Amino acid sequence: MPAPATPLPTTRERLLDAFAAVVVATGPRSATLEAVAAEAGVSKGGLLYHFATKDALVDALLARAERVVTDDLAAMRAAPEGAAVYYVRTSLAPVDDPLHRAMVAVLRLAQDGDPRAAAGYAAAAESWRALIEEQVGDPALARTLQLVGDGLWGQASTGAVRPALEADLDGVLAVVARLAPPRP
Amino acid sequence: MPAPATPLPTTRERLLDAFAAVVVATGPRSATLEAVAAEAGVSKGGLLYHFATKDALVDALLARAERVVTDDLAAMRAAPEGAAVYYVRTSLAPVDDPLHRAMVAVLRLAQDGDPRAAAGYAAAAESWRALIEEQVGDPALARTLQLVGDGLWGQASTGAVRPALEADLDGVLAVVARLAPPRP
DNA sequence: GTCTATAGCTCGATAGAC
DNA sequence: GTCTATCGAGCTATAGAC
Repeated sequence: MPAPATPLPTTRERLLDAFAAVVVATGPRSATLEAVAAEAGVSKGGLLYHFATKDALVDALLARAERVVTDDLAAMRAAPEGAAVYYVRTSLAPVDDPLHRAMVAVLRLAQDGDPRAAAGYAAAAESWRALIEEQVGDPALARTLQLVGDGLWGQASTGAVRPALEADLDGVLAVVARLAPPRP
Repeated sequence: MPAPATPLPTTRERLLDAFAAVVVATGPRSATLEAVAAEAGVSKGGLLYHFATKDALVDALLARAERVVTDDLAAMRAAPEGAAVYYVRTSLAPVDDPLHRAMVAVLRLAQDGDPRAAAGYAAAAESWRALIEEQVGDPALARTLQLVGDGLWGQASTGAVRPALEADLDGVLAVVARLAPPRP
């Protein structure tokens, strides 16, 4: 009785996907219960059966994002290009998979003022910073390189400047790589 | 009949100050007409006499921010430390004066998804980028340095990490100064 | 020029049918 | 487990007194 390679997503998981997708696409403000339910293809009542309150929806997203961050840290640590280049490069990566979207959605909620999201994001940011510092040695340089990635993310999220950033990405990565050479 | 050094701010100007202050302090979401009116010490009806719609309030803020950006570009061009260091340093500066607040408020509105704010901010960002590139020569390095400032702003706006950033600011500025030496 | 009162809308959440 | 119907709160905007 072999398990399927990709188990059918439960409605609960689809609702979480939809919540993250709407937050990332149109901002936390537009992520109403009705919009999320519509994105997932259910009614508002159907959503509220799985998540009794909107806070419950946020909590579940935070939990999912925490798992994603753990995985991302492992990938960052193992990246041959080095943690700094990995961090900057992935900061502009398209958010096409639901897991990555969860992480990005948390950041948007944090920017919108949600205190739990802000705390969760701050903890993740500190983990990323510590890993970059571990590889580049100098704390100030590590912080600076992390800020390049953070800037990339923040600017891209406004939308209007994303094309220009994508055009400059290779050049920026070259500057970052010069400052934080890949490990031998 | 000499003009006073600091003319008494009109109610209209005070309302604009209040709008920017509330947006910066608690986010665009909390900047309701009532909150803005209370901050300015008038009633909602009083506000709506000066700004018939909320969009009119946003438009006036955008116009004010545009003037502030022009002034900032002049200061940035004249800064002895160089445009890049100036840009990064002022990205974390406390927003204690009403004019600077207007600029920051527009950025928050842009992040919140307001298309006019996003367009206005994109134009300003391009002006800043061009000026940094003019001084450092290399476009990729210019973009990278600008992103350090952008990251600083974005991270500080989430609140939770601001103290850590302030502690690292001098180190970050040293890294930036090394990459973009002050002009002779 | 500033106020109160309220209309009209949207949101989150509840109740109850199926 | 999912639906429709509806309530109460909070928001923008209007109407009209002062």
